[in-house]
Amino acid sequence: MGIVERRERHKEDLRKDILFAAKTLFMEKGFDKTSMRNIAEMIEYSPATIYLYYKDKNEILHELRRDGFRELIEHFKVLQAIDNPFEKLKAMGRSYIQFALQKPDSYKLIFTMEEPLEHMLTCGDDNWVEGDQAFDVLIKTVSECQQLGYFKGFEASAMSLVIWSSMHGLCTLRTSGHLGHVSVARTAMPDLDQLMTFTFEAFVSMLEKLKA
Amino acid sequence: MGIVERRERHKEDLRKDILFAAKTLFMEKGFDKTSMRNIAEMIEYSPATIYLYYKDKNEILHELRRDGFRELIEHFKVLQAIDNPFEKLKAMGRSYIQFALQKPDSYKLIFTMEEPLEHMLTCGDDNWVEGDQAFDVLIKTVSECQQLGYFKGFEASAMSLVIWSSMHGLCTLRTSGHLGHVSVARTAMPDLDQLMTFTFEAFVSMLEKLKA
DNA sequence: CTGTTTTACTGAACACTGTTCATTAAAATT
DNA sequence: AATTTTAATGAACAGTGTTCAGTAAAACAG
Repeated sequence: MGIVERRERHKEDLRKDILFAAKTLFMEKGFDKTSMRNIAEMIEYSPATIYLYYKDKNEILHELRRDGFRELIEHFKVLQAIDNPFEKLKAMGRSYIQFALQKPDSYKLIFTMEEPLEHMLTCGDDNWVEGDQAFDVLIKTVSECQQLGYFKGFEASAMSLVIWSSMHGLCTLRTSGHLGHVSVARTAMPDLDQLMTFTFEAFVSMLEKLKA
Repeated sequence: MGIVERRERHKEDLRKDILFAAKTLFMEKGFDKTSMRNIAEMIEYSPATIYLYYKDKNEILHELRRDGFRELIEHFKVLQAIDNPFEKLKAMGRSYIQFALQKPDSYKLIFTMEEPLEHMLTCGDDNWVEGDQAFDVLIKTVSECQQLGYFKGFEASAMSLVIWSSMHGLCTLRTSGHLGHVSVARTAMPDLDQLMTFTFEAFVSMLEKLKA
């Protein structure tokens, strides 16, 4: 009978409503300044109801992180089509930065927020299986670049870490506001996105010069 | 008369006691999970007393950030003695990483925590005057390297940003735990500090190969 | 249609939070 | 000795995450 199905559907909807409301408020006011009562008010349910769908506030955050990570994986899918390894590497960097700029909240959730990271480590989450796979793709691409003559004499994993660090550093400096500060104070480039592209391209030129 | 002086001294001591207790607890349990009552209990005063010395909880955090920043500036002082620009540049990187590893809490306070960053931006803090000066030193050192034949054809500010990003990225990946994760999963280097040094040296080799 | 069970939900409470303010006790000054 | 200044606090307020007994309503059984 369809009744139980309809109810099941309704429950799933509510779960998603909670998630959506939470995400909206987290992004707007920050995680700590968003209360369960705020979320409850937005979905027009009692605060206690939320606990029928999520264990606690952290579980909501954790679920949002999972979603964000899925977005990132999805964002990277198009890269598979690129054959030339160095082109692929460049595209990976651009794509990474683009994601951090387009969805800074998801980026923060995945890479910098403390709470979800702790959850991940303590709960022995399977989430980073995918993260590791993404890093594997990076190592593999670097290796392929090496077969084309790039990065001779470098260890692929070290090179990969340098690349990831650079991209991640650039993105976090951006989202934290430090880039903006230095930008107005010390460079002739007021537009931050432009400055990031500019910096990224300088990094790419560096890599290009490392060809045998 | 010495009485008023003694009292003044006592007040300063108490201010520092509060700061010390706060720092200890913040590092131990995190900012959000440390309450004013916790701090009060540690210094054996009433919670209300703290408000005679600090406007609110954020002001304590902000003061700690200032201290941390001073530590960092102090940490960089020894670099002035180095004459060779490229040696200086390398030492700067090493020093930066060393600071992040030795005082991860101060590093977080300065570069990644949201609250103090906001305070900085809204209050138009003079703190980053020093930050900008530090970045200026980086740009200047890069320029001097260029006169020695390094980084030909690169803009000094772009190069500086690449370098800062790489160092910052490496440090944040480390303190956030991501490096640890990738480390055990994908590299043959279980010791994180070793992995960081290894990655740093790969980056330095990159820079070295950029000599004309 | 009636009685029973299951389900979805909530009001009220608990122990906490940051912060304020009238009040108090002590010290310094007159 | 009386008065003023100062330092410290207890109690309160409005808020927090979370729990749990209790309540309507929906689903089911006879």
